Amino acid sequence: MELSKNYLPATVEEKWYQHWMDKGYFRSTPDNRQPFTVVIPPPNVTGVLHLGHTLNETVQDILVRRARMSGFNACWVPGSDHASIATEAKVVDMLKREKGIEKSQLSREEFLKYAFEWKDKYGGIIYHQIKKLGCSCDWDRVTFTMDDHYYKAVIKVFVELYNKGLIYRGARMINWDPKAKTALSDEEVEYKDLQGKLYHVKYAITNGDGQPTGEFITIATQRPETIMGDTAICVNPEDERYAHLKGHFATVPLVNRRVPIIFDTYVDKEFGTGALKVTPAHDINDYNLGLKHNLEVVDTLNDDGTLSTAAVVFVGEDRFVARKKVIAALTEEGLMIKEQEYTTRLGYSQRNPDTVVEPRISTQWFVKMADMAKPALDAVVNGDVKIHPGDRFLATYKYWMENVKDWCISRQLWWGQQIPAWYAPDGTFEVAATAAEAVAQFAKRNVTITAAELIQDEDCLDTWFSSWLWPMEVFNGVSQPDNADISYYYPTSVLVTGQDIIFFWVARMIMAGLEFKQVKPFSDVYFTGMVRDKQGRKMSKQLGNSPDLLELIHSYGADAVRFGIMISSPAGNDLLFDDASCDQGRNFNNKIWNALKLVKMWEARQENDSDNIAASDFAVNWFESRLHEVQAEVAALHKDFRLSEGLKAIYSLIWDDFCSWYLEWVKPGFEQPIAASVFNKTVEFFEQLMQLLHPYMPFITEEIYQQLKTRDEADVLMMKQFADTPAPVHATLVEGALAKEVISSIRDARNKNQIKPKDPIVLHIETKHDLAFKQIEGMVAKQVNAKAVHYVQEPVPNCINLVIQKDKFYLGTETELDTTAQKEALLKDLAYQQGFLKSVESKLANERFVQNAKPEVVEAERRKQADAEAKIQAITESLKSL
RNA sequence: GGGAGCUUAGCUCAGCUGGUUCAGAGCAUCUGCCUUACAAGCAGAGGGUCACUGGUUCGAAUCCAGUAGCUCCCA
Repeated sequence: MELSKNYLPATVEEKWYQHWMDKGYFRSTPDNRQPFTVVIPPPNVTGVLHLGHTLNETVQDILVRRARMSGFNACWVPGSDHASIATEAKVVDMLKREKGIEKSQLSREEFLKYAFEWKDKYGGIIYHQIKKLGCSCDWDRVTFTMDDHYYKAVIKVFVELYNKGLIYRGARMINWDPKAKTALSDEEVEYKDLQGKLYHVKYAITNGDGQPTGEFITIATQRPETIMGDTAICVNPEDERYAHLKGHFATVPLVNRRVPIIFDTYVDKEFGTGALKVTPAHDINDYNLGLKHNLEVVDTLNDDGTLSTAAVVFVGEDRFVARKKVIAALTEEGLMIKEQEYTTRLGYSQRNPDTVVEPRISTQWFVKMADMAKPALDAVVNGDVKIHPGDRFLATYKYWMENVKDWCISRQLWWGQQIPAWYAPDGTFEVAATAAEAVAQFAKRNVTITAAELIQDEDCLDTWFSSWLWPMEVFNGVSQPDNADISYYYPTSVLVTGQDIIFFWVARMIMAGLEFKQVKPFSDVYFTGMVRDKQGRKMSKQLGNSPDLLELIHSYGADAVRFGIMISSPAGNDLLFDDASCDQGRNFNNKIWNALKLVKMWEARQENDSDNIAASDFAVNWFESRLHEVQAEVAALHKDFRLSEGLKAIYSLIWDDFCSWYLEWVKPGFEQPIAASVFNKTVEFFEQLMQLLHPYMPFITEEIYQQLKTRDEADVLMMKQFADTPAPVHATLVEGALAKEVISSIRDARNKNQIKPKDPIVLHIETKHDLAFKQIEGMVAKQVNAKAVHYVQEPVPNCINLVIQKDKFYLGTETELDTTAQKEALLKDLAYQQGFLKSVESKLANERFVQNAKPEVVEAERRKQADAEAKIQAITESLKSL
């Protein structure tokens, strides 16, 4: 079959992915091999794959494929999470836009029906992209966090934790997203620095009898719109300016509420005016002050961020509109003293990045974290769960675990697991998986009630409250503990994820694993960096710097994209993505493809081994050793999760050692035959190279593997097991390196002396190691275009003189030579060597060095000295002959 | 404000517990080549006071301290 000029990825990728799927190679069932389990960090069901995912999935596929080829029963479980806030927002949006339906018109059941329809329609996009990328997931195991069994598992865990006293319900200050109209956990708030204003407002003072004293107290606030919720003014008890106000009251402007002046060291005398307005409903610190001083709580905001009737004025206005109106009103009443520029920090909702989060007191469900954090911290500290790279993230993990706060898990949404708390009309409740069980529990405490009378909690659970069960429940390990799959696959092997979700997910998964299964969820965690553009900016929709994955695959091929993303992504470091690295990947594909074409040309030109294959013998032996060397190197790198460096090593092995050196060394002359033994070895090497590269670039490697030989249908590269790697022969590697150096140096000398590539030279070698050169002289001659090679004992006149290591070379040529340039080069080298020798000699002359340094180090210095002396002698002799 | 990390060639990064000729790789650049596998290529080359200042040591890119700049996390 005619091979195309360049590698064409599209059809090849389609063909092999289909084939692998058809044959069920991605599928895993428990057997007597050791499992290698990976669960995908579930991407958001609403999403498309961005480059961050692409890096992530590629890393996982590399690990999984390599494990599958190394004797493991590899199982990679794909899936997605239901992303309650994001998905619910999209569904609400869609309903309004496409059907003109408001969420408020729908019942919970009707809404969920639409949501599931939406998920069925769009939820598959991300899987399609993962497939295009070549990922070897077990598609029979796709899991979704709202699957029936998963739903049950989440409910089960909730009930269990509640019964253990680890979940409680209570009114606390929480983070409120006024757009999504739901509570958020602390982790879902992102803080941004902003330039804000501090407003100085004066409040009239009244005495204990309610009579105005004519005095005013000035407070400084960033949020004048919350004034209507003020229930005290607080000053520092040490502050002499305000000491006389003890027992006095202040009048809150606009609403004329009489509030006490309280004294607490919490207030910083230096900040603002030293007087703080206290709004317990809308600030966490004020809330705590309120608790301490028994203050009234006036909640002046509605759930959508507009002012509530409790605000009295500007009711129904958005909080930011209200701010302007309050400022205007205060100014009009002459109570606004001044405005001051002020740098502040505001919390934004992670899922609605334009929405400022509102601190709000609200009754929510919480998980007590302290008890669960302890073992999860220990597991990482004592190395049971290893974090890669290194311990860079260990400190962050420790800090969070040691300062962990309770987790707010209720969300005022429908898209998620509904909280299994059942309320009786009197407001008391029981937590149980079903209404029937709740009825039974009520009965136990002598309350007679029917299921119909019970009302289930309206709220649903945080998505992360389902995701934290992921490594277990993808194998039904919570809903059906001790089933065959969970027993075999759990704990999983390695979790690959972004460092940004260390708290959201990694830490909580470890807690969940230890809490519900008493076993860690995974042995290793590999953190990938963040993907940025080549200028180092985050990928974002606004900047439009986030390339579309399918377009990238379309123009470069999946292998090239995988290459591009892996070649520049050292573990844990941010990856500055540049299309140019995909170019490099595509070029690499072509290089491999062309090597195939070359080897295929030889296939029909084999002859029985002649005796004229000495040069090829050396090349074959050398490459074999080199291959073994890199195979071992790659294995070691993989053990440390240094995948990018592994790819670099393979890239260089294929491009430089195999294509540039080996293939050129064994390449027969134009239309000449090749020894059958050499051909067969070459094919074997090529196969092993493809096997080594396969986890990184699965498609082209499979294609080449199949092209190299006619094979049985069952003989596919993706399932081919790695053989043990023999140790490389060190001496052969050294000889190969010498051959490369000799060839490069002679080529360089030719270049510098402007000898045309087509003009042959005569090569004279003056060496004490004739034998070492005899075995490579044929290939050297070919590579430097020498028509003859002679061994000499003394300088040859009118030649280009070269010193390589300790041997001298004389290049005979018809071209006119410029001896001054040669002399310069030799003199430069001589100066360097003399300087070097001097430093070595002074080291050896230093008694303290000889005494203190390890003997082998001293020995090495002696060797350096001898080598340098020999080299200097060779150069000196060469110079004399010029 | 607290903590962690980083700073090596034009760019992105290797360089393990100090000692092989240790200052490296890829990309980019420059020079010469359309040599029948590959110009998306081949053959070469040039690039660096290892952020700065001190210290430890026979010996420091590597260990320690300080300074500057950058990044991330937390409040």
